[in-house]
Amino acid sequence: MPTAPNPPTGEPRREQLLNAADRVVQRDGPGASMNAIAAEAGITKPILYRHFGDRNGLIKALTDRHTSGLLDAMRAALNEPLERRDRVEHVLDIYLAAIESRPQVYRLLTHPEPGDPTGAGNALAPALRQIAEEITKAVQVQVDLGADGPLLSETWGRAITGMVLAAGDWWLEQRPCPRPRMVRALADLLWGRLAAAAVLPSAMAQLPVAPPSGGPME
Amino acid sequence: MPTAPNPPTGEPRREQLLNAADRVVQRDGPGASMNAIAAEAGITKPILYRHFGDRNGLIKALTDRHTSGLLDAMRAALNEPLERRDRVEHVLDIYLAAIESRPQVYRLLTHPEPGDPTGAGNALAPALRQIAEEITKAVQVQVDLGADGPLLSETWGRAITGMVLAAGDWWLEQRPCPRPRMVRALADLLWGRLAAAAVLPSAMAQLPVAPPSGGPME
DNA sequence: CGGCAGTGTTACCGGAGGTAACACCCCCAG
DNA sequence: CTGGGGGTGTTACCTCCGGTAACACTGCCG
Repeated sequence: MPTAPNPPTGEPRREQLLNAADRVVQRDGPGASMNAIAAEAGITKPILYRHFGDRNGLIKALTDRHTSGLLDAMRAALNEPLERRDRVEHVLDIYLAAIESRPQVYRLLTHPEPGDPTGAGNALAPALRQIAEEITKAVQVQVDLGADGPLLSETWGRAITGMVLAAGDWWLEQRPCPRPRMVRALADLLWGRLAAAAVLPSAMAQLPVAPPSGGPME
Repeated sequence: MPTAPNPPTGEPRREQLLNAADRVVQRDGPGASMNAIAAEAGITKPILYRHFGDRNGLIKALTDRHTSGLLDAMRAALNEPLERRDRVEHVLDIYLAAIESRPQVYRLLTHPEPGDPTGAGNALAPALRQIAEEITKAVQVQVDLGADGPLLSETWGRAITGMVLAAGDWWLEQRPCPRPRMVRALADLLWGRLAAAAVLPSAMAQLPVAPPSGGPME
């Protein structure tokens, strides 16, 4: 009598197993073992391996499940007919809102902290790559960057992805400000506010030329 | 007769072990096992554990060793008396040159790929946090951001760190361009070139207002 | 009926990190 | 000379993990 009367079969069964994996992973953290997941599902290891191949397969399935919706939303937002700044802020907001609404899942995907066997953090890499590629594509399609366009858009796609990832991570842990303000702070960075800001008087002395009496010549 | 005549002792010995660990890690990748490292050093596991406590201790020692110099160099570059754009480019160049010169080490620190037990990627986290804090401090000291200064500088410190990390990672794998060009691409992003670039004609139709006949009124 | 596609199991493997318990060496205090 | 201590090293073992046979039960469909 190994199982309840009629265990589901095929795709539904797979969903059940993913649900169990989800629960364990949220309880035990990213280091959850295959044994623990199997136990939570009321079965033993080999079944998991039949369904997902290996641990990476399972983690990947979990990751896809959690990131696919976000990816679609960001893809859509990247192509919305808005003024550029509004579009960028919208994309940023969608991302921050997503990690804000499911912080545990987000941490699972990004922080394979405790004795993590065969990293879970890597499972997020494909999603990040996709986001980077979407940004790259959007930049290429929407903005005129001249001859350097391909290189710049690819570089920037990765750079912006990493920027938002790191900043979002910090924001989620520290919560230093409400979400809209964070969105503005990041958009401001992309809009060159750091480069355009005035030099502080206390830092003037360090500069090589142009004492404060210099004209407005750049 | 287990050892050569006189095996060193104390701190020098520790350095030797770290050297061996370095070699193995560069040969076998981030998943190098304690057994392999011990073998490379010509000894067995328990000695490693005596010196470093556990695997994390060893990885942390390796990380410190590789990042301390880079950290110092970046800290210095962040406070050099240069024009702002030059200073930023210098910092970017120092980072990219560092990861370029020791790609295996960099990958070890950032990509705990194969059956990584007890993550090595985490060992890099403190160094990244330090870099972010240095950037934050530099921005606070050098640039006038008004009332939002503290929040913006903290956010930007993390954001820029993540941006450079992600972009550098991609650059190291793909090598899409020589280093100076990458430096410029990243500085351009921080200088708002993405925000300032013209809209492509093909994307104009999507916009809510302002058909192509609009004047030069930015 | 017979097989096939699922479900499940127990038992095992190799290798990982980590830990006793023990042995050697050398130098220095008594 | 004697005898520790603090360093070096070892072998043998533990637990746990990912992963894999090999086998057993169920139900459906030709």
